[in-house]
Parts: sequence; structure tokens; C-alpha cells
Amino acid sequence: MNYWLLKTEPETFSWATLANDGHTVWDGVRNYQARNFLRQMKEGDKALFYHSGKEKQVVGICSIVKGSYPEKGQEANNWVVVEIVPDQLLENPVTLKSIKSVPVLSEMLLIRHTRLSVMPISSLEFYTIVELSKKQKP
DNA sequence: GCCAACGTTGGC
DNA sequence: GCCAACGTTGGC
Repeated sequence: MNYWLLKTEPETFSWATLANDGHTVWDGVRNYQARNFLRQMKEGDKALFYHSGKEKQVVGICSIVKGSYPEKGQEANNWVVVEIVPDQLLENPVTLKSIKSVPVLSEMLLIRHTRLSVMPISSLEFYTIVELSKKQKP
């Protein structure tokens, strides 16, 4: 199983919307590097759900329930989508600031490649952030 | 193939 | 509001 981080602007698509809908097709990715990571996603993988923009924090955990397949209408351009479901809301959001303050997380693409919206993370990074969410105060 | 101009993302 | 870091586009 692999771990990922999915970035979204909450004004466009938020955790609340995902939680409410119970399922979504992660489409609209138009960046080659992000697409290449999307392609590697498999059913059963886990992903941290990150709100960019004003919030800048990881807010939840979701699961990939359907691995990548061609985006409808974009087959010719090779863009792909995956399907996700909300897994759990973090007890407390984990802010970018707090992520930056933890040495073991300093190599994350989230920090090193600011503009990347779909990225792999290690299991250590995944669980470190989950643990942080249990310690932080709201 | 190079590079300037422009557009977008995302943090500060 | 600004800027850094990219990515894309188009002229040459």
C-alpha cells in the first residue's frame, strides 16, 4: 500500500464536501508530474487531504477506492482520475507550519515542491502527521 | 532548441 | 498585495 497527499483549495473542493458526498472523482489534474503520481495510485492506498490557500493544513485521511483510469473526455490527452472516499477527519488539523517544524518531515515534496498538487509521501511521513493530529490543540 | 513573456499556484 | 517557482506559449 502506498501513501499520498492530495492538495485542494477548500473554496473549490473541501473536505466537508467530500465528507458530505461520501465519494468523489479526483479529476481536473492538469500537471504532468501530478498526473504521473495519479497514475500510480491503486485501490486501497491512503492519502492525506490538504487544504491549500488560507488554511494550509492537513484536515483528513481518505482512501483510494478506484485506481487511475482515463478522464472522460480527456482520453486523447492522457489525463487520468482516481476515485476517493473520506476515511476520517483528523482530530486536529496539522498545519503547514507544524509540518515544517518537524525535522523528519522536512524533505516532504509538500515543502520542497510547493506547487505540486498530487504527491507521494512515505509511511513514516503519513503516520508522523497522523500522530501530530492527535497531539495538537485546536 | 532557446528564451522572453505571460499565466498560475501557493505561501508569506 | 506581493513574490517565488514553475509551466506554457510563441517568436525566432
